[in-house]
Amino acid sequence: MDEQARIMQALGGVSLAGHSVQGGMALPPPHGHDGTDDGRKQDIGDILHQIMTITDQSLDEAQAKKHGLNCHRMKPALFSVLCEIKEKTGLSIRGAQEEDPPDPQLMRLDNMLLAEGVSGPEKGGGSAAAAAAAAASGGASDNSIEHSDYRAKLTQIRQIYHTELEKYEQACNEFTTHVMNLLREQSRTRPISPKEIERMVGIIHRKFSSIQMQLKQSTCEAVMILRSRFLDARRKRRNFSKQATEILNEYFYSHLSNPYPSEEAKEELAKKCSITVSQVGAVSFSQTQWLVSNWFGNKRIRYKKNIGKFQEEANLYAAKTAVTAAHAVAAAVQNSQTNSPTTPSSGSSGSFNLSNSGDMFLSMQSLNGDSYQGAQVGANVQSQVDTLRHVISQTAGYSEGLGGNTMYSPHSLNTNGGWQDATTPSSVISPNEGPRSVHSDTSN
DNA sequence: CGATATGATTTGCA
DNA sequence: TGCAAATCATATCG
Repeated sequence: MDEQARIMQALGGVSLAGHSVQGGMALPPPHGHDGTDDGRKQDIGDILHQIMTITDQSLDEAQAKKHGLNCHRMKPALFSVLCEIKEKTGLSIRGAQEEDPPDPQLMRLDNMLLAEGVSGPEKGGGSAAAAAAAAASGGASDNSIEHSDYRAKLTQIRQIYHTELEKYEQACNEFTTHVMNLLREQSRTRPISPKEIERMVGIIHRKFSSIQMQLKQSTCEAVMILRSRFLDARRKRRNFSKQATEILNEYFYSHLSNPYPSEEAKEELAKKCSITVSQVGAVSFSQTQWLVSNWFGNKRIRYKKNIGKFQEEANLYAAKTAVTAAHAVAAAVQNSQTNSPTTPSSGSSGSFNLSNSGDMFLSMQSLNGDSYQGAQVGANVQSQVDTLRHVISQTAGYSEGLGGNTMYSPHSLNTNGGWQDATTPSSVISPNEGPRSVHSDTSN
């Protein structure tokens, strides 16, 4: 009420330029203090009438009047008054409904996207899918969930998510700028307070964030689907090819005293097996290395649990290894007949040489020993072993380690049921066998 | 179809 | 963090 009076007073005191300029509708002169109440009311009535009829005018006319209004010297004062009024009424209408708390659902979605590595830092290895949350450490995360397919798909989802998000953000910004410009433009002709602009921006942002939430929701769904599919695929058991099993077994039995392949050995084995393993299913290389770890873990535990059951297999592989070694060494000897007999076999150039590993001798001991029961090893194999024994005793000077009657397998395990610690080799192991790093693979 | 073999996962420990 | 042990789940065999 009070405000209205002020407006009217203001309007009354400003002969609206438009009217006077355009002629025809000149306002009555201000009455000042001399007029009666009736006269004043009449003025106000006139002004209101003019305002009301402004919409009836043609666009050009209105435009011209608007321009006239804008140019009027009293316009700023009048405008600020209008702004003030609007501000006050606007505030009272809105009340205190600002500052809505963060949407819990949105927070949940954000957290999940972060955990799944979709919205997090670029390479963060955030594929905390499945169980291995510990895989978060970057670098050589070969034991982590390293399914190439999964990663590829996740990256795809991630990319789509980010492009879409960016698109939305851009659109939001563009729209906001546009609206702000519009409002600013309009603010010259109608009272628009900064608060109002702010509020409008807030509304726009809310609208866009609801769209973003939809995007996040569908991204989450996609990740969940991918994850479940991936886990199913992983859980599914594949059977290694015979070749791969053979390679692994060979390594296992020829390193029976310490069947813990180093990272390099695992890599090597993985490489060797990957040819065959990859035939079973689409298995990336990094995964085969992880399969090797699995295999050795299973093998160790199962071997230890039932050594008797694996005896046959052990002997078989020992013989096989012996044959291979015999061939290799024989070939080497033949190739370098003139060499001194003490020269170590040069056939050990392979990355991990089964035939020359220290465990070979354990195998041979078992084959040669009294307690050997593997009747399935044929005489020809035995003769090969004998040849090998002979050759090796000449070439490497290991003769003192041969001829024992120890069964290698049980003795490779210590009393605790664990494998012999490489740092404390027992007498069973060839005296020449040093710590793990020395005896393994390419030594000799 | 049940038994067995074996690859994969989980859990707990040092 | 890597391993042992337990366990799960599936492929294969008889």
